[in-house]
Amino acid sequence: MNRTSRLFRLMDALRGRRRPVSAARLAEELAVSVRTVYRDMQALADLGAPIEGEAGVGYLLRAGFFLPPLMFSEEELEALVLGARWVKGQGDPALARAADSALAKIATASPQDLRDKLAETGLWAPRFNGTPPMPDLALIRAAIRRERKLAISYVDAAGEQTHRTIWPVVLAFFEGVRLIGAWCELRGDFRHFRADRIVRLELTDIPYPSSRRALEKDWRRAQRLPDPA
Amino acid sequence: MNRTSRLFRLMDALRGRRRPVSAARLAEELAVSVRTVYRDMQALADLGAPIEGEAGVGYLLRAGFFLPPLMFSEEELEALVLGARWVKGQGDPALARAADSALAKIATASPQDLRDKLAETGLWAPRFNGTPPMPDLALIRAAIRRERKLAISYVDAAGEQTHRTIWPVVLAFFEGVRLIGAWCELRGDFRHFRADRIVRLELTDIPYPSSRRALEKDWRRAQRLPDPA
DNA sequence: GCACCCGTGACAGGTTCTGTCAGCAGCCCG
DNA sequence: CGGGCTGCTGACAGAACCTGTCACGGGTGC
Repeated sequence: MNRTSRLFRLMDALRGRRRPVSAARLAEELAVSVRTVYRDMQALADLGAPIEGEAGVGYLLRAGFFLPPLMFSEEELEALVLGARWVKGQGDPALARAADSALAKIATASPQDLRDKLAETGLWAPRFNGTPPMPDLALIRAAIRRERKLAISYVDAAGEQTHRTIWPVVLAFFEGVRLIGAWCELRGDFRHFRADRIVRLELTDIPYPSSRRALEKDWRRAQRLPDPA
Repeated sequence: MNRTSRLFRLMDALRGRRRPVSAARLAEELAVSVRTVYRDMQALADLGAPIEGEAGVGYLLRAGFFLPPLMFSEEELEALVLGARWVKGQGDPALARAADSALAKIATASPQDLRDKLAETGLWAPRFNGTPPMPDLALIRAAIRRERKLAISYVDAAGEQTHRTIWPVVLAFFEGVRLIGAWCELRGDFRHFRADRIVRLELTDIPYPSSRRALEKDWRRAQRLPDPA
């Protein structure tokens, strides 16, 4: 591994991480010794990269550095294309359109030869055809994004219909099932709702009383889920 | 003058020029020999820089080495993030890393700091835990990308083991199953192989006799599949 | 044909890089 | 406070890399 390309890879490895990374971990990722990582960090800092290293914590790349991100690698393009193709098969037309236009923007920003690779990626995520009819997921996504309450009429597994106001936190795309994790005002607790069992859905203008971020943290704790990597 | 910083200065010297620059001129500017400039150009090209060198003219940097500013709508970001999260659960560590770093590049190439938006997307694609052990999908992806033959040992449903040379065309990510669509030299026809039934796998340097694009077309016809939208 | 220029190979000498070992200091948590 | 983890630095030897020089092939533009 060339030193120069390693420096670029180091930037890539640091970029976008929200939690500090230890030199040992980076060393393993790049298959070099820890000492070399320290030297490379020094080199990057000399080049002007705003890298923060704290003892006992790790390295963190502050935003606003001068090293611009290089273009996407072939593998990154494959990951983006495969992900977009899967999204397109998930029964949310608006999201499918968004996936397409995002790819188009990425293509525009890429040189011609990579642009061809985008369309010719041989990876496919076959669409699942068993999705039952369900309300507009775009509304649910908007509610999550804007941290707004949703008024729904819901038919549970026993066939009982209830009217609830929920604070949607997450939307999970299981195979064939869309599950909404939300705080339910009726129950005063977190509940899960299958999108296909929602018979009426109204996006309100009423914001959550707390932030989605905090709510997701609570939700994760309630589910005994680990923090996302 | 350090080699690494010289490469950066070379990029700076090339960027923004509309007319080709000769290696001699760059050599003088950087106070190195012409030969070194040629080698540095090779190094930059290896890093992925779209540098055009024409005999009798000079060097020119095409657009696309550095990611230009990208602007995505919230819905496009959601589509990209959801797709990437799904990719991360598909049991291909290299592709998962690529998905992460692609998102990171998108974040840093966006005008505002979209790191928070990216991380806080409330859409999730839970990972499927039932995937059996399987060989390194990265090798298979590389073979598809580079249009190279694969030598495999395969155990079919009846438990019979065969050694085959295949021309991998597509890799499909079904729920829990990775299926390779390929031309099989042993059978002289298109066959499907489950990745988890491959017991040995070797990436060869032998290219397909035809292009992957043409092969995929044939494969689609053989499967009576419509053209991809 | 001629002047330029990119591209490549070989080679020797010097520089840099890398891993190992050792030690110091700061941060976090119990 | 102590222990564990982690950043940071110095030294050193061997390996790897880089660089300039020379030579040659082949393409471009005039």
